[in-house]
Amino acid sequence: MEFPQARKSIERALGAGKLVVCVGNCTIKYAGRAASKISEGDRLLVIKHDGTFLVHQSTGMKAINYQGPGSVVSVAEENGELIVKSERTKPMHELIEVHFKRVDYCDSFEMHDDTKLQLFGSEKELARILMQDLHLIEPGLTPLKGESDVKRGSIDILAQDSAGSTVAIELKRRSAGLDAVTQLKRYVEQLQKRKGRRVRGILCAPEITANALKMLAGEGFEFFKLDYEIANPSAKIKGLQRKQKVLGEYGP
Amino acid sequence: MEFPQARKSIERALGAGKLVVCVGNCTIKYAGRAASKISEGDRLLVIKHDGTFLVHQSTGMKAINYQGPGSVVSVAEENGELIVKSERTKPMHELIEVHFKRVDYCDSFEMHDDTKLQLFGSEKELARILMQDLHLIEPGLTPLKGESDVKRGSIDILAQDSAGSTVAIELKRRSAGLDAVTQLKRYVEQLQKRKGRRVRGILCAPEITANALKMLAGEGFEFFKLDYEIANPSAKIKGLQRKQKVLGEYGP
DNA sequence: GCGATCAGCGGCACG
DNA sequence: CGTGCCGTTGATCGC
Repeated sequence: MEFPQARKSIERALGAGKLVVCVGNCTIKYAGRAASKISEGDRLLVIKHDGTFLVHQSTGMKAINYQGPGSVVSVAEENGELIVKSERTKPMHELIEVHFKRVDYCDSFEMHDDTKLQLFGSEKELARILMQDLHLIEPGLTPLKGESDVKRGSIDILAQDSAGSTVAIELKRRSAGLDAVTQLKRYVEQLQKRKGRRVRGILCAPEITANALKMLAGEGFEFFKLDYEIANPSAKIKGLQRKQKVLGEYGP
Repeated sequence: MEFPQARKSIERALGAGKLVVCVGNCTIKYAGRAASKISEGDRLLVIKHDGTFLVHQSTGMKAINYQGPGSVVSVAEENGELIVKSERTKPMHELIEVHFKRVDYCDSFEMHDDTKLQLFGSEKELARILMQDLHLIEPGLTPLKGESDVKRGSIDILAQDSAGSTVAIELKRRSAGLDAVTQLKRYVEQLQKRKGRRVRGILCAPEITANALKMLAGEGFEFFKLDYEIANPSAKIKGLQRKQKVLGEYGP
């Protein structure tokens, strides 16, 4: 495909708010929060009317170069190359330059779409359900507040047990690692400082790594294995089972 | 574009290892680690020969539905729809179904590209440079080890000060938040348990949030503002300045 | 707007 | 393979 034609196609499309799709051989330079370059190869360029700018290689899931909504796109012909630039200033000045040596395909499309994805099984959804089902953890455990902000972050679920003790619950929709335990620890420490007495920490997740479980036990926290299913169009908690922990069973 | 033609185009492309680009009106269902659905709208579908499967709306940076390399793609015509499926089993069974009511464009491309992106300014690169420049933090601070694994994670840089004390350094390439301080705290606690004596914790980042700085000070750690630039084709540390901290200056 | 956290996170490196 | 953690993380929601 000839450069002038491709150039006009892109310019017209940008003005008309259309989606641009372009395939060809190019080199790319990027400078901004980081910097990158890549030598010649065939790639796919997608430009959306909101300024989204994506360059994909022939393999791999993520774009090798990208710019979020809000970037300003321009096209030029120079030294026998078709140069497409994307510039933004939002987090800082960032520039991508795609230098096409050859364009195999370039066209644009009107895209009508006023819908939004409905997602089920998010952590927030699980938390909302779990709030109603705290008795699955233990009888007498009652919810106080969901998504409760403390000075050092926000606790997923705040509850109270039958003895009147405060309980901080950290929920994960997938396997919990060290970071989850560390997070819980931060909240519990903060709450204890505020309340002046012992606060229980409970981690709910479908799995937990061995290392995280050791740390959890060392901190005196509890783990509950969360069994859930995503029954469209919502999620459902199938079970909540205490993972037995014996003090001193796990190494330091 | 007619469905049979689009279907053949996709099937042939998949067999030939080409990149498929398809634009049209569709609904999408997804079920796997989570679940989602979306009603009719115009979208862009990209299928790579490695099984990567991406569906984009006309705005926004991220694909609304996706599958990483390794998914198995199939096409069918059914009830007046062109149905493209992507199935995988890797983390678990996951299925995307794209139901096209209309196809505006569908073609495939041979993509030759044996190059890899060269990225500059990563944290790892900064760490390597900083290791040589620990004197910028304080005279007599000497590197012991980079990326040092302890039982509860891995420390970016392990060092020793002129008094012989162990120093754990956590490095961030962008503004540090509570999570960075929490991470550092975990490492320091682990080291202290192992060494049996006080270990210093230092956080190096271009910025730190006010809240994180409070927590840092409360833990007795130190913050150094990291000033760097990415001078292609490498990064360079321009300065490293102690952020003054006075005990008790920050609230709990 | 910043700030904290989630994400179907993905990707990488190391044990 | 799991585990930990970075990412030009992006996206969201609360303050």
